[in-house]
Amino acid sequence: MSWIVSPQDVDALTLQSSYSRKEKSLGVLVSNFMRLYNRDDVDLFGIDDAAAKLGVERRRIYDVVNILESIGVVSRKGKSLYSWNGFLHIPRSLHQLKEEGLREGFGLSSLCSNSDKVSHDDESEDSCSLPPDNQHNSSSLSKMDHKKERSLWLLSQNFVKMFLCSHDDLITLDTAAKVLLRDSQDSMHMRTKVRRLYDIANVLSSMELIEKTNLPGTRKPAYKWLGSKSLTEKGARLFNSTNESKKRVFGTEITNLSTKRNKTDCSSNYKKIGYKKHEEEETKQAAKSYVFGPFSPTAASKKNYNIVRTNNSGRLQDLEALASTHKPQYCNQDVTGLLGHYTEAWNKWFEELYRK
DNA sequence: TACTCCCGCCACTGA
DNA sequence: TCAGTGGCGGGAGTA
Repeated sequence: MSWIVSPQDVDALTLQSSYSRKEKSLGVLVSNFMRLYNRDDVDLFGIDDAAAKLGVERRRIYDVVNILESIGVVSRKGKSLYSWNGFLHIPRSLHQLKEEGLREGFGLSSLCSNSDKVSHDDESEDSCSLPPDNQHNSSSLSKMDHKKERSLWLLSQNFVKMFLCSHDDLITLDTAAKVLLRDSQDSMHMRTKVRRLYDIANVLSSMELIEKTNLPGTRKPAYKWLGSKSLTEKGARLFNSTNESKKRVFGTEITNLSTKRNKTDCSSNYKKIGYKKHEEEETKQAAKSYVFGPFSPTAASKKNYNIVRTNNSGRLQDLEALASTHKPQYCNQDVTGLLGHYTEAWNKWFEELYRK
């Protein structure tokens, strides 16, 4: 699916006032969130600011920042205040999560992936790997501990740990929920956990850390880990190709299904050349190359701009002319405001680059 | 019909 | 007391 507004869509969007669930998905929200804050000049941001600029309720921003915080992209600084760390922190966070996951026993078994093929309520719970949610005696936990245990932040971290530490290529949400609910196979708890995992999976998919696919030979949806290497690969594709049409933009279906799972590469590389040095190289490369959708953040776009300009010098004028011609009017004032914000940022970006 | 996941209620926390 | 936070599940949209 693609919710990037093209000129052809403008008229349709103007006329179309009906509700569309997809336009409000957490994945789209995260994508917009990235475009808004993944910039050099952004250090801190507020919940209210994000909610207003993105035209969503605060509640949804909490969902997003909780998941982003779990992989180190943002960190909480105070009431309604977060710092933007950016993608430089993702490799480090993933490394830490993997180490934690191995310590906590995420890699002990195959995450019950076979249970998707044969799933029964009376299935032996011992066949699953250690569920971090329920490592402690529940009676010894305070209410606060219980709440933290069930937080989206922790759930997201544990979900990522499963990918980083298990030997399974594919993980279904059912499997993940079962592992995280080892001591409770109650169907209602399962449903709730799966709902949350859908939220997390949407965010991680939007960031292309994971990819939605199917279990082999079935239509059962499952998720495949792409990891930080996908950031680098994406950058390599971008710099090695001057053909813009080959770039995948957010929202389009992934066609490159041969992408190798890289979690083992990640750890082995750390061992080979030393984590610190590798981390710096990887983070630099990832930061230089990562691009989100059509509204590229300035940090990642400076090099891209040169490529585009060299090969398509006339294209910039075309785009600017197109932008000034098409000014969509939306029924929703929030959308209009958000679009105005993007337009302003886009214009400033071009002005600055032209000056340079 | 099963899957997906938005939406907002409401409990909890801390100032 | 109240604003901030976020777990939770109903139920609507989608495939």
